[in-house]
Amino acid sequence: MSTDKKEHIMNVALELFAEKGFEGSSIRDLAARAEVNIAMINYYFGSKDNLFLAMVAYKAIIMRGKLDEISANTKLSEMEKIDAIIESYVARILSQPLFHRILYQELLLGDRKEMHEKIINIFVKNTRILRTIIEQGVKKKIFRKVDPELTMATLIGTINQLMLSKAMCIMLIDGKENFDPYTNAAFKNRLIRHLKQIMHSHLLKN
Amino acid sequence: MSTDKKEHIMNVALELFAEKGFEGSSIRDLAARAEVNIAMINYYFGSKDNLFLAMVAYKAIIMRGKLDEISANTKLSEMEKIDAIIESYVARILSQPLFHRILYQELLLGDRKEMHEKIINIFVKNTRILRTIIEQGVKKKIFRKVDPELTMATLIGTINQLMLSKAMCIMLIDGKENFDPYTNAAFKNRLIRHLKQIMHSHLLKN
DNA sequence: AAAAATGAATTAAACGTTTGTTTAATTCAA
DNA sequence: TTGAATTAAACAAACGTTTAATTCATTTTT
Repeated sequence: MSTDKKEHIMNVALELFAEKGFEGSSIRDLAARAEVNIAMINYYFGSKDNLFLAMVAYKAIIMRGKLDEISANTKLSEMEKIDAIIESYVARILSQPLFHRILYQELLLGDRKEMHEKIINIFVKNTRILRTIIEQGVKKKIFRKVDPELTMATLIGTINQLMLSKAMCIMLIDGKENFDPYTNAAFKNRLIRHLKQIMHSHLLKN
Repeated sequence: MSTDKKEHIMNVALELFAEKGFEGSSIRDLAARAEVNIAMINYYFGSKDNLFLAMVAYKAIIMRGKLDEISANTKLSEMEKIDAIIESYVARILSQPLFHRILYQELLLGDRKEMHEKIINIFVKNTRILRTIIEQGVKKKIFRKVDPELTMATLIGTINQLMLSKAMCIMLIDGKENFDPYTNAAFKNRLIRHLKQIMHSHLLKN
């Protein structure tokens, strides 16, 4: 069985694409890094485009969160649900910085509409669930009358802003150059604390 | 004088790079769109890389904001300064969506460290000013004890989240497909209102 | 003022690489 | 012995860049 080798190639492709982008990466460079023959990539995946699609599909599974469970949990208040989503979402993205980087590289390109829509759909489900929770909270008058869509943009955008560039993130939080915020537990907790704090003061009435 | 033609090429390059990325754009495609001979690009700029650097330098001038003026205005309270920054920043980014897209494409690439640092520096100054205002507000006990760095990430990240992809933005705010949020005045005001609201509830004590 | 000269602007064509992909031969395991 | 896995080599196409010739506008000289 060669599924090990296929997965190996996809993992190396993830690293390479995250670093140099899809267009900036060559099959030859990929083959060299993965220590396989150039022809093996087309043998396994058919084309460079197909490799990309296969890799995204392969990695997207890991990205699936447990937002449904949180949303369906009737024991939780709307605010508790959002707190749980914050924790889940931050943990998930911080655990897959390379994949996250690739998704957003693709989002920033107007090209390749097929892949573009595919990636948007990965987010659609999450945002729908989150919006429903916010709207319910507003309807129950637990939350203030906020802008649900832009509140989601704030929640997701804050995390993304820090994931855009490690150098940018380090500069922003005044870390040392060798400091890696994405694997640092203290930074993760700091981010969760901030997001909870800002969402509480934004959503909850006094 | 041929500075008109140089500017024309840089403007077409802005559009092309924003759509297909730097690596995804070819000199031939650019020349065809700009309706100039292929050799003219190397004649004027020396290389594709130099064209990119020249275009960024050329467009970066427009992006310079008036954050200094706002920061130095002693008549404004810290909260009023942040309100003014929100208005200025939103207007500036919404007026240059293509350039903004290119900057973030580059930030997402680990490659080309030279350009990477150049772009980070465009943001550094802005964030320093913003952080100083937040820290002053906290020190004066007008603001709560917030996380200044992550508060900046929230402010900038919210806007960026909406600028990532027009399709994504439209989907998020439930607009029609032909709706253009980046030129819509109502959307601009909606964004400003949301940012002010979230920053007020986050920063101000009750 | 006409002619000649100068240098920048512009062109089509070609350059050498690199690209993704394919071929055909060989190795390997079942 | 069969078919999948692997290889080195070659493929055509596209890439950024350069060349050498030509056009054009301006200046200098007569």
